Amino acid sequence: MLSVNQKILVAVAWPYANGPRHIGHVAGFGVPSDIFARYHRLVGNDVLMVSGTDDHGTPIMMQADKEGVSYRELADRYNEVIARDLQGLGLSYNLFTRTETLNHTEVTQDLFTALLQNGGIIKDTMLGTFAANGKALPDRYVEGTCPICGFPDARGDQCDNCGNQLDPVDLINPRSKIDGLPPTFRPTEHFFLDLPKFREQLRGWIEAQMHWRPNVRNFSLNLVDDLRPRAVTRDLDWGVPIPLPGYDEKRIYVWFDAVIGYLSAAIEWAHNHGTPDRWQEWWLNPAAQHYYFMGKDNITFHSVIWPAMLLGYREQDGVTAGPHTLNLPYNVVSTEFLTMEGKQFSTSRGVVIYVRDVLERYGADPLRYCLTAGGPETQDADFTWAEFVRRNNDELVATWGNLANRVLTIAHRNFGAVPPQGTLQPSDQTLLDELQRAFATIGDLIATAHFKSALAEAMATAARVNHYVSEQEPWKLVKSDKERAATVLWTALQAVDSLKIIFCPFLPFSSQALHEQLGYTSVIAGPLEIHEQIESNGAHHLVLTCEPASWTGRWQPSELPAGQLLPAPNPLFRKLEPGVVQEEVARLLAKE
RNA sequence: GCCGAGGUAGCUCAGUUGGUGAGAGCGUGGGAUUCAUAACCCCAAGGUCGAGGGUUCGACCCCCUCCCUCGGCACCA
Repeated sequence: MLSVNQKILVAVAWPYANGPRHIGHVAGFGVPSDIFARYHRLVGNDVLMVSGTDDHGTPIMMQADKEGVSYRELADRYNEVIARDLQGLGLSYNLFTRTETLNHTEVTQDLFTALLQNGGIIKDTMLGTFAANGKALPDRYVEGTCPICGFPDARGDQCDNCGNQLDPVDLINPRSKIDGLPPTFRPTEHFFLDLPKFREQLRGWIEAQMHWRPNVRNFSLNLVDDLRPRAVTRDLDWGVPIPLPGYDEKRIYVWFDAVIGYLSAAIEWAHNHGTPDRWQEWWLNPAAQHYYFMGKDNITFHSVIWPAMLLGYREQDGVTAGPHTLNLPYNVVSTEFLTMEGKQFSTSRGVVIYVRDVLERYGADPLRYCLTAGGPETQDADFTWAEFVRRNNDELVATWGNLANRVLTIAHRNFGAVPPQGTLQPSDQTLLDELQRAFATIGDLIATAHFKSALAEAMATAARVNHYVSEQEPWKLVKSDKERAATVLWTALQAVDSLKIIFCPFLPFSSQALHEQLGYTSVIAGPLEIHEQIESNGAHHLVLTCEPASWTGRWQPSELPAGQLLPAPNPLFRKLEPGVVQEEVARLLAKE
């Protein structure tokens, strides 16, 4: 276990503000990062967890054009929708902000300028692809006939039929996927991140990261072998402006400014708290550890491109510590993909389950449980409603919910309060010892990003306590030997109280509910709040935040005091009818 | 096409550097029990570890070939 007060940055991938989040998104970047952050806070480490919506980029422009609203309007709308999705799921960001802020613009421009000054960014001319409306068109939004195999619906970047990589200008009869009109091609000047310049530095750095998941490390090393300069800017009117005269028609493109969000959000967080320099405790302190969470489609940006940008920024001061020596990632934790009833998620094809719909109908914890227990941690995973109902009923309700409920019910009915400890027998002590060990075991698993095994271990511990209760039969003891019954129930309640903390990173809402059923009045962890933030230029935006410094939960065995009054218990989780499966599957089919 | 991941009990998956009879959860069958959301607890059955070769005293784990599934292949994030 890590020592307390370790500074940990939990950097979570920024979702596009182009629609509500579906459960595949949060299975990848959301729930794992939150489990990690909540655990480290319970341990006593200083966690800064940041993210926000990515308000720029082609998908947002396309969606706005489709709806006939401005880009900003669309981003505003979905920034709020997404913030509420994440709040409802209990994702405990210290700051969830957005890229359309003055602060983010300034930080992005600062990095751009610095990289340009020391040669990390170079200027070059490329052949641009333009839609009929004059805007830059990404290669993948161009379709046409493949010049190699004749496939009529090849994309500008690659032919799905023969697999060859293409250039949009090579397509026969090219057309825009957006409006169907033929694009035009003309040379255009842009800024490029000079990735080859950082090749050897990156290679050496990545090779040293033996604690990364092997797939991330190997994948990244492969990328480093074939780095080319990458265009930082686009011929667009949506995005962070280029901080140089004469470039009003161009913007910094989304991939460049999105990763900078990890830094700008930390700066915004510090500013919002009236301690404008505190971001440095995470970003300029070499002892701070930075963990990045994302889906596997995003590895390259976090293990190669963003580190290259950070290295380039550092070069202003050489290798000595200074205001530009920003920390590199300590770990890049990527998850695989979640499919839905065997199919890729696809909003356009209706293969989608929105977070808010699940929250509304079933609550946050069952979803968090399912996405962790059956999540795409090391390989692609399939979400099915049958599996959701099964895990909810046969695992969450039957093992953990039932344990809490049966222990609380017997204790409440017979004592009305936490009974006195009495004399512990070996069986009681053994159970308490096991709980104590569980904190260490499960804590280590979470700290090393093994969330699936950690949760399985927690459930196994709950099963162990169920075993103890069945074996001791306190419902009989209350009639035959009340003193022994008191000791057994005291022990079981300590175990349940400890499990409450162990489950808290995974299932924060039910842990809080249980906390109250155990007679406490404090808050373990929460609340998460959305409020408006006003910037120096008068602009305002919504932020999702929380104040973990005031949270009372601690990653340690129960100290539940005897005599504490126990209110009448309520089940922590609700059993779902089997009909839910059919109902939900029917909903999906209706969308397709 | 290139690169990569994966094919292990009915289902979902674990299986460090090759070594006593291959595991878990759920489901199934049986038992016990009734505090608990017919939940909990105990026991059991179930697999020639995708196919075929090879290396080895010995391979699910190493090498080769083949079959099947999936992802990436950069200006999409």
